[in-house]
Amino acid sequence: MTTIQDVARHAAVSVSTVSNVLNGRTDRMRAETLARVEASIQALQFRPSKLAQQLKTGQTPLLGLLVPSMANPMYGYIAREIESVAQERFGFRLLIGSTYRDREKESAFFEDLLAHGVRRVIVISSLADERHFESAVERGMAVVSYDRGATPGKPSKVGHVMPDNFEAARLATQHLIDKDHRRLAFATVAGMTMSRSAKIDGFFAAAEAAGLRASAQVLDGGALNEYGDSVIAEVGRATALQIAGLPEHPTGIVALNDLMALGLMAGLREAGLGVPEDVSVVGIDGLFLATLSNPMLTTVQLPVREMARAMVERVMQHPGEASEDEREQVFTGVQLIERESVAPPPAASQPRIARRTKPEKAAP
Amino acid sequence: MTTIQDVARHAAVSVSTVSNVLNGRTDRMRAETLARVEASIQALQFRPSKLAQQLKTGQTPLLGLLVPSMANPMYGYIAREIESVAQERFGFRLLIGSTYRDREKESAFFEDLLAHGVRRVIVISSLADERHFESAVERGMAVVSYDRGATPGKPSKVGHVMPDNFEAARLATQHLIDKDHRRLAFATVAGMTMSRSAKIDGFFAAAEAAGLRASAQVLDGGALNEYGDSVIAEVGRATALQIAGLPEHPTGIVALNDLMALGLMAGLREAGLGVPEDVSVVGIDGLFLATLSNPMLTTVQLPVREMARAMVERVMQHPGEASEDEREQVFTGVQLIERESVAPPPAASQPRIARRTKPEKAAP
DNA sequence: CTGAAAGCGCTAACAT
DNA sequence: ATGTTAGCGCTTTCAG
Repeated sequence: MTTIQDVARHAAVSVSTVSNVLNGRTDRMRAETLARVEASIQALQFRPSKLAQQLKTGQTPLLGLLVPSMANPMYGYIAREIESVAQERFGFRLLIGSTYRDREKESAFFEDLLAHGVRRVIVISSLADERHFESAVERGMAVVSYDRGATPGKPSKVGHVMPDNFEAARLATQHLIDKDHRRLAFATVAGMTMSRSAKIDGFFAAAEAAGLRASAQVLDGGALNEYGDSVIAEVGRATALQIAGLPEHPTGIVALNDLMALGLMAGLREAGLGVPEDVSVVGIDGLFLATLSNPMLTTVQLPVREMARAMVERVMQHPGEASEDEREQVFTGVQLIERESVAPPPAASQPRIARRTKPEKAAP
Repeated sequence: MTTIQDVARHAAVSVSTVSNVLNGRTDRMRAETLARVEASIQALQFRPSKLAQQLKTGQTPLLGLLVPSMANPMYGYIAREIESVAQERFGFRLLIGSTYRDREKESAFFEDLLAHGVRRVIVISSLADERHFESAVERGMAVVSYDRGATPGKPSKVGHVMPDNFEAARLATQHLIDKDHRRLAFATVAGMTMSRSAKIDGFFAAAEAAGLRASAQVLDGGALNEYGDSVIAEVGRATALQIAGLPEHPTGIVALNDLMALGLMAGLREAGLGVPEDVSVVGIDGLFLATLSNPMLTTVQLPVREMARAMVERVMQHPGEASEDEREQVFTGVQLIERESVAPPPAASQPRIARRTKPEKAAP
C-alpha cells in the first residue's frame, strides 16, 4: 500500500505539502510543485487511507442504515434511494444492517457503528421506544428515524421522517367507500407501532365519516416470525383465510402494506374468494410489485424518493442545526393509484357509474 | 469518547494491560488485575475504536458487497443471507453498494473499499470482464464473484460461486416438455452474460434432446434502463406483447428469472393470453414472490443460502488458502418447484395423466 | 505480571 | 512556499 510518505518522497516534497494538495489547500504552493505532487499521486496510484484520515479528523464518510430486513422489497427500495442520495450528494457509502425488529440487534448495530466511527445513521424501526438510540445521539451521533414520530411529550434529539400514514389509510378506505363497500376491514400484523396505529386511525376516520364505523374492523393476522418481513405476505394469506371464515365477511380490505395485500390476494384466491368480484383489496406503499399482480393491486403510493432525500439531508446537516419544530417531518404526498383490485361489492344495492379501472404502467 | 487511556487510568494499570485484556491475553495478568480492568471498562462504557485497531492491524471487520441493485428482491434476499453468515460467524458488517451493472461504478466502489481498509468483497456482477477486480486482488483484496465463472484460459485470483444455471434452465425446459409443450421459448433481456448464456445452453440442450430444437427460440425483450433491475419485470411485460404477436406463438416459456416471469405473466394477461391455459411460464430463482402471484409461479429454486454461506466462507479464508481447482464452485442443488403456471398446451394432442399441480407453501 | 515506547497513515498547527 | 512535528486510539514487542 502506498502512503503519503511515498508520494512525498517521490515528489521530493514534505508530507504536509502532499496533505495540502489532498485537502485542496493548493494556494499555499507553487503551481509547479502542485503539478509535481499530482503527477506523483498519479504515478503511484496513491489513495489516501480513509482510516487514517478518520482517526485524525473523527469523520468517516459512511452512513449507517438500519432496516428490519433487506429481503423486504420495500426496504430494498428505500435503501436504494437513500444510497443514491448519500453517494451522489455527499460521497457517503452505506453500512447496512438488518435488525429483524429486534432491540438487541439494533443496539448491537449502534455499538458497532460507533466503534467504526460512523456518526450518522438512518433507522427504520418500529420499536416502541427509542431510548437505545437516544443514547447514541448523546454520544454524538446524528440519527433520523423513519416511519415513527417522536414520542409525545418527550423532547428528542432524534429526527423523524414519515409518510402521512393516517392520510394514506384514509384515502385507501375512502376509495373503498366510494365504490359502495359497507363492510370494511383493515388487515394488519400482531404488534402495534406508531405507523400502524396511524393507519388504523385513518381507516376508522374514513369509516366514521361515512357512518360505517360499526361495520369496520381491524383484523390481526398474527405475528411475524424470526425471518421478519418477507413473511408478512404469509400473514396476509392467513388473514385471508380468517376473512373467508367470517359469517358476513368484509368486502373491502385495506392492507397494512403492499406485501400484505399481495399475500391477502393469494389467500383470498385459495379460499375461493375472487378479487375484486367478491372482495376488494387496497395496499399502501406503491411497490413496483403491485404492478405485477393479478389483478394488479390498487394502492396508495408513498413519496419514497422525497422521504429518502429528506432523511439523508437531515442526517447530514450539522448536529444541532435543526430547530425543534423541524424534528418531525411528515410527507403528505401520498396518492391513490387505481388499478384492478377494487370493484363494487357483489351485492351493491345501488351500483355507481361503472368507472372501468384501467391498468396503468410501471412504478418505482 | 472514552479511550483505552481513560480505562488504564481508571483501573490504575498501563494501556498495554488494558489492550491485553481486550485481546484475550488474560493469562499475562493476575485475576485481580483483570477484574479491575474489566470493571473499569464496564464503568466507563468503553468500546475500543475499530478505526484505531484497523489502522494498527490493517484489518477491518467489514465485508464489501456489490450488487446490481438493492431494489431487486433477489439481491435483497442474497444480501440478507450473506449478511447473516458474515455477522454470525465472523462478526463482520456489510458495506454495500449498488452498481447498476456499470463498470465505472464498480471501480469506484472498489477504490472506496480499499481506502476504507476493507479487504474482502463479494461481487454480484455480470460484466463481461473482471479486470477491474483482478487489480483489486493484486492490491491485497480477497474477492469472490457470484454468478459468473472464471474466464476460461485466464487463471484468476478471484473466487467464483454460482448456481448450476445450465441445469436450472434445463430442468425448467424439461418440465415444459414433459407437459407436452412443443413450441418453446426462453425469455431474456438484452446483453449476454455468462449466467445468461449458461441458461440458454441449458434451454437448448433440453429442447435438442426432445427433438424440439427447431421450434425453440430465444426472445430478447430489450435493454434494462438506468434503474437497473426492478424494471426487468417490465422487459418481461414487453416480451409478452411480442409473444402474443407471433403467428404460431410459443406455448412454453422459460424466463431468465422470477422477476421476468412475473412481468411476463402480467403482460400475457394484458395481451389476452391466459396462463397457464394458453401459455405456460416457468421462472428461475425461487423468490418468495413467486408464491404470491396468480397463478403461482412454477420455478426452479436456487440454493441461495448455501451459496451465500459458501461465498462468505470463501472470502473470509486467508488469501492464497484456496487451491486452484477450488476457485470455481458450482452449486448443483437446483430444483423445480411445481406450482400453477404450467399446464399442457391448449391443443395438446395426447394429454398426459392430468397430474394436478398442487399449490404449496411459503419459500425464502 | 506489568509498563514504556514505537509506530499504523494522515492532518494541522507551528516553524522556517 | 514548504518542512517539522505532535498526535488521533490502539497493538505489540521489549524491558523491567
